[in-house]
Amino acid sequence: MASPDAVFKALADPTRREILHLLRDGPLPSGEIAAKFPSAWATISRHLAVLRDAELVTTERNGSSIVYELDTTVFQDAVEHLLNWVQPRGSNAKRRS
Amino acid sequence: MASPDAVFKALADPTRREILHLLRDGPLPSGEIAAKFPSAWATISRHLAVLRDAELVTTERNGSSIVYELDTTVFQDAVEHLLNWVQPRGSNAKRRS
DNA sequence: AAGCTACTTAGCTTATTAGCTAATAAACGA
DNA sequence: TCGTTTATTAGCTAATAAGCTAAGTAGCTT
Repeated sequence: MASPDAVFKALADPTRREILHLLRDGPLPSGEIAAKFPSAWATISRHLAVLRDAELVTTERNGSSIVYELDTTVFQDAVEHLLNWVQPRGSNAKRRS
Repeated sequence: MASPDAVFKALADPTRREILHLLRDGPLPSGEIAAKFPSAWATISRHLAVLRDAELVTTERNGSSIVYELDTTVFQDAVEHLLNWVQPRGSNAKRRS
């Protein structure tokens, strides 16, 4: 499994969060993702590699293009794990409005 | 409200996650927190400042010491916001086992 | 006020990372 | 196989951040 470190570091960058947001409508090839951002293609490609290392996306080759797909299972696991990790114990819980 | 950027950057560091974990049992003064880690007190103090900027903890002066308390409301809001932000739409949802 | 305790801020060094351009790799059509 | 499209990797620079020690601030005690 991807380390929490990798997951949260991946999420710490706004461009990478935008990429995940973009992918919620379905898988996209690297080029189409890069086209949506002002940064150079190579820069986006490396962001995608970070997301893949964190297992937030999966890749699949489709002919000459490589398709990136959101993987929310790992994502949700990481978040749930963290929620439990820091959840107050005893009488420290703050009331949520 | 704290920016998502600040929140996820704060969570990206393992030491800071450990601090949050430590605080789940209740508020602690800076010195007691620092004592639990191998790093210098000044280093922990700055980690605490990052957590405070991200509004993951609140502070309160108590005599000569400054007490840090976990604030899970902001934390949960950020996580929920992100979950919605990247949640797949349409038929892209992967089945969770 | 002088000194002590508790903590933060400043200033520095080192490591990591985002951005770029250029070079490389892999698939495909002529 | 040669060129084109699609995408990644390499190599560089600049910015960010973590670590340290030392200096500064704030409250308490006497």
